[in-house]
Amino acid sequence: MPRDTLTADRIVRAAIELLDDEGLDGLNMRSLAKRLGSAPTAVYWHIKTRDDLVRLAADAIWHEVELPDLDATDWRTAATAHATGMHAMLTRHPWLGQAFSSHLLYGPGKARHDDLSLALYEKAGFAADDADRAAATVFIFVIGSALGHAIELSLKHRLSRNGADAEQLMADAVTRAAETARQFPRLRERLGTTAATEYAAAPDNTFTFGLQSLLDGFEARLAADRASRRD
Amino acid sequence: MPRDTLTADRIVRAAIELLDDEGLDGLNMRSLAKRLGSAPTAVYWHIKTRDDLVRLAADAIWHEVELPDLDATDWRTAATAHATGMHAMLTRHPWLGQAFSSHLLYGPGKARHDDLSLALYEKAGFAADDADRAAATVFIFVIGSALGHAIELSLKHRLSRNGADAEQLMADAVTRAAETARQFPRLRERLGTTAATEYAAAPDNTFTFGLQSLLDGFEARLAADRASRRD
DNA sequence: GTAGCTCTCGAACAAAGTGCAAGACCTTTC
DNA sequence: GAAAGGTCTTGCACTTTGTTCGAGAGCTAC
Repeated sequence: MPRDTLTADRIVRAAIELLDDEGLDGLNMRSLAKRLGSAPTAVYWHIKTRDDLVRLAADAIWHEVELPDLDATDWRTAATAHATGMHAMLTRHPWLGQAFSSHLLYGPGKARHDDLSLALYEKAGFAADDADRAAATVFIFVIGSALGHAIELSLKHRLSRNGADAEQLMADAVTRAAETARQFPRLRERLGTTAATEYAAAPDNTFTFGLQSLLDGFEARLAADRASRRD
Repeated sequence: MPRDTLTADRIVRAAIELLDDEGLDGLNMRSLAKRLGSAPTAVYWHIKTRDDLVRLAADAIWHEVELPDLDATDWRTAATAHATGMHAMLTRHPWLGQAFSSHLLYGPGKARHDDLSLALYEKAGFAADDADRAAATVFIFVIGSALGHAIELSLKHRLSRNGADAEQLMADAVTRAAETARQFPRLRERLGTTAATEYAAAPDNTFTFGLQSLLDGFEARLAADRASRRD
């Protein structure tokens, strides 16, 4: 009957599609199986548990991000390119942030980028331990930036599960949030400006602003280090 | 029979304890009820849904963070104090990061701090929209810094549910991660140094490093703005 | 004491992860 | 070409967990 059989690879790809569509808790074995055209339990022959599937999916998408060439450009250009690439990837797969906060994600896909990050910040002039910290800081900021997008998806799916109108419930939640915000002068001031809640719809250029501020901060620290070493 | 009845407040406090102990997915209505000494369904008279409970708990803990006095100190001291206070709170309640990535968290507790943040960065010299971005950037970084702690708790609880030895399984996972890391020069170099995986056990001073870098970056940007305005 | 409100409880349902054993399909070997 | 054994799929069933519902217990006001 089955002309083409399941493979771990096909399952992971389908899982990524599902995760993109419905967020981390939209991924369940029954709807995954439906997407694959198989029985829910067929998946278990190829993949041990749902957690493993999440880990595999989370590592696979790292390959979408290009590694910048450290020899071709200065470190700052490379750092901007790398962080921006990660940010773009996370915008396509916002569930990675959710997965990151509940699963232990290791694997070659991410390790490759970790290694490059370290090389990058060592080239910038940081000592090994400070390069660690710089890389971790940028990583944390990039992951955190994507969390807002994750909520929208996750929430939309969760709300519509109960049959209710997700848009309506979402709008209600935003209205209630606005009411709370109205009681604080600076938040009230911004109610018209910012589309939804403070963080969920944070303007896109918050990412650029934050990243450039971070890199400015790194440069300042490097300059200070050089100055103190010269004494 | 019930000499002292349940209240929403008591439930929220118990929920926070449970969340602190076992992470976001350790909070389930049955073990919450056990902690309260009541039937699982008794809670529903006071709180609509589990999601609501998470929202209430997530907002309540914001009151643990002290608001710095903006008139008493310069902005940078205030910003450091505020971010450090948030970081300390998140270390006590690491599940907030997880909750943040799957629930729409609004409420007076957080709004109070959002408002103060905006005031702080406006006082530093940022225009309204840049103050927004600065506040969001710091918030993202602080939340992200706590995600590592959340995983440990979450994972420990999830692994031990199946009866197995959580410590052992955790150690296995770390070993596998180390094996992956060994294939990359800069990661291999650090294998002895860093305790566990790259991010989970990120040294505590990564937070300080990142925060100070960010604030340095803000100062640089403010100085540049002032310079360009003087022309 | 009795009506009505507040609150608790137990039974029960639905969604979802997953183990198990039976079987279907495919490849290899004689 | 048939038997054997590995590869893969499936249906059944069990468990955990959120949640609904209706019955009832306790308390308060008259």
